[in-house]
Amino acid sequence: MSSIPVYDPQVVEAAWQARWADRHVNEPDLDHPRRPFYNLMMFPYPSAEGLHVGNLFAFTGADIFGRFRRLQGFEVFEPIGFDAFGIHSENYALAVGTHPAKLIPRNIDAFRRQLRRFGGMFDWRHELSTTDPAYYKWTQWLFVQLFKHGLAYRKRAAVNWCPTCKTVLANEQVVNGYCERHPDTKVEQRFLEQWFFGITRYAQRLLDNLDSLDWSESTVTLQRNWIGRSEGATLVFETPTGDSIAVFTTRPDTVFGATYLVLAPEHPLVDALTLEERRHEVREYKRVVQGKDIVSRKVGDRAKTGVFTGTYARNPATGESIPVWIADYVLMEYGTGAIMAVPAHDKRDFEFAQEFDLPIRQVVRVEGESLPIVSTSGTLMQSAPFDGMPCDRAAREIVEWLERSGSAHREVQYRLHDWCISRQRYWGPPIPIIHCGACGPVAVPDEDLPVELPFVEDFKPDDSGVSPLARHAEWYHVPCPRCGAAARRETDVSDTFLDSSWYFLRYPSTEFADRAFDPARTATWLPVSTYIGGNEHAVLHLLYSRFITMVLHELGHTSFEEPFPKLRAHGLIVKDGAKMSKSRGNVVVPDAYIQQWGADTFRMYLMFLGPFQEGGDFRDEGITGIRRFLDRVWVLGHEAARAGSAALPAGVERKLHQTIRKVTADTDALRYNTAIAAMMEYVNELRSAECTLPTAVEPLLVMLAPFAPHLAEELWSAAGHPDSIFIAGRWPSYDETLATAEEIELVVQVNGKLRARLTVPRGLTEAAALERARAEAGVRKFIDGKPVRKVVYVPDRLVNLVV
RNA sequence: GCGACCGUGGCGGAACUGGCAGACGCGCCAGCCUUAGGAGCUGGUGGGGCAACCCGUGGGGGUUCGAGUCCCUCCGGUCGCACCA
Repeated sequence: MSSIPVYDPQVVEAAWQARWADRHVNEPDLDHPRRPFYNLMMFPYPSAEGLHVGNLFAFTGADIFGRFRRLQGFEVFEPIGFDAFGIHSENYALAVGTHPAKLIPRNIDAFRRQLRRFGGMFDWRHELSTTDPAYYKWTQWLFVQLFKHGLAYRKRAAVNWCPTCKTVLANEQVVNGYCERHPDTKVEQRFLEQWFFGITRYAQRLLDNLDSLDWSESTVTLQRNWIGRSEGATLVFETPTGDSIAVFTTRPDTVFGATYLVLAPEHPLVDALTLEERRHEVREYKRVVQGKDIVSRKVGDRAKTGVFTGTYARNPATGESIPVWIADYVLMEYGTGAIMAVPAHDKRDFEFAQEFDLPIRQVVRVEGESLPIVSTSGTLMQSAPFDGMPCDRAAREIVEWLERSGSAHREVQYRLHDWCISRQRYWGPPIPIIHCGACGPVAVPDEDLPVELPFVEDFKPDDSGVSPLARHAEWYHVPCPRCGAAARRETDVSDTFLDSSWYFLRYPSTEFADRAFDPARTATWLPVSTYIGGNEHAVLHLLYSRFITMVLHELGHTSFEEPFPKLRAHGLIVKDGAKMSKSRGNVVVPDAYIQQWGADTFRMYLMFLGPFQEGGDFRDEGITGIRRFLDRVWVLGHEAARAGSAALPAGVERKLHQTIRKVTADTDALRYNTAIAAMMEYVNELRSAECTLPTAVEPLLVMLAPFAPHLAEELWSAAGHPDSIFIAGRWPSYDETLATAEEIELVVQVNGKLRARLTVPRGLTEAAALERARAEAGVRKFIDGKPVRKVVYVPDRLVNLVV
């Protein structure tokens, strides 16, 4: 008997990767697919460190799903690209002293090599990078679309400023009030003109549509919380000077307990309301608050601070005059920037009132609870005509009552803010606006797009708070496109989240230079069939993509409103119980593992670590188990290639059909770990039955192909199939009756305790089962001499005798 | 503080609508083969007991003929939000 070749993954994998490329195996017909399936995974940010295990875990899981659909007869489009703009690349470039325009292509090359090596089914014809002018031309076009429809606007907003970095920081880059890169530098607050997208106008629609999406529940919850809808009322408090202070509250039922008002220090009425003798103190307080960065103001010490303005306002319910304070625990960006303080029924107001000795008046009674009572399950007291009324009803009636005097109306507020897309940095697509003294901000005409990011050798930000682009004089000064007068370019670049908010629209249309996305291609391939990615993008990326798609739909560019009808979040791969991160030094690089074990083994090992949607802890101890399994399949496959044909032994046939049933269901539900376990069980069965028949082995090869594509191809080819398994292979189907054993094991319990197991034919009647059970010695021992009070019979499962 | 999820052998993890707890794999033990093996093969492997049996899914309580699964409560962990009025 001729010997079976040694399994050398390096050779097999290189050969098949070359063949896939030569034969265009992974390139579907984009214009006339029979059954299109758009398999999308979140594109990576090409860091200098290369692809790590976490990326590969995500890509493998998504790739398995695409290959599975392919074997089920779909034409699968599985594109990949690079999210290569952004502050992360820029900071790294600054740190190593290399220009990002040189660094990024290098990183992308490395990523591309790694992505080919792991065996993803990528259609490389449609690769894209957000830094490519051919791509960001359309990112800018998108901005112009929003600008023209009033959805992009400018306003002054507070930002975090690091005096050492000389730049604006995102909130997540501020650690306890200090810069993440400079632990000794306190972050300051600056006010800058910024561009915003009006996403809040879509808050309700973004919230409502969540109900119709097939998404991981955890992701839906995160989005819902982020949008943060709350229902309440706006109440108006008049001041003696004739100013009205509007406050938003979710608890209008407690208005009789409102004993003072608090405005945010930045509130526009503060100066007007402050009495002369308080002016110095108020100004001083505002100055201190401004010195604090936004994050530490929200997160830092919770001791309440504030000052009295000297003014009193009239509580519209009681008619009483109550003092108006300012305090930084009230945020300008939420609601009206002012609150009515009800210390008896709000924890924060309670603390503040205690700190400054302000009156606390209880207006809600809840049995057995002491102040502050936050619960809404009580009834009113000390509230004139509403005493004794339950909170929810009182809330409605009080608003109606105050509405008659024009001092209240119902209101819905959202936590969601408008999307600030300005970055005062270099490495991003310039915002396509020209500022003209006469015309104001004017959009760059479409025919002049893209506004290319000029090469600026010294891209380091300075203290001015203005993007380095402003230093490039010939780029900066341009004539106004409308009136021709001397004008200047907008120097802010846009947020990376804008780059990634539409990349899935671009993929099928990358070859078209004259349109962002081709209408026919888009109609054929979108919305995305399945989107798989990490929950770290549960909020921003996914919300922004939904918003952009919604706007494009409204402007008539797409027929659909939601880009990702089906989304699955994968889990996180951790190392030693901690998230992998450079600072911890526990990042696992996959290359060495792939070198040693092969991509197929590594792919399967990652998937076998735990449930795909939950992630797992990376240890390399178990990898030999997967390799042993693939070695056995390798031998089986070669043996099958030379075996004759015969009927399958009954046991093997049943196990085969059971395995197909389980692997199909599990793979479809992304339960890859149990799908792999089922295939292992099947191989164990084949080996103990010494069965190497092609009819037993070939279905296994097809089921294994999504997981270990190279090995499956090699064995499929060894079996004499000239075409790729992904072209010629068909996902096996199973026969329910063959998968069902005709004999089953019936469990006999006495008082719920296992006492015997019987092998009986399927579908036994209760009477027959009972008779068999009673005859069993191990059962009789426990029931003899006692009357059987009750019998529970679950057909084909168990019989339980209660004595 | 609020919200979501989770807690099962030495380890990673299985267990459909409540119905044989521990699938599959790692590790470990024994045996075979070998000059040798960190290779391969066979068998075993939750704990206690010679055994019949008993005990076991973070702790306590409950519902049920029957609970890893449902309910209450406490403890521990992960993630998200975090003074959002």
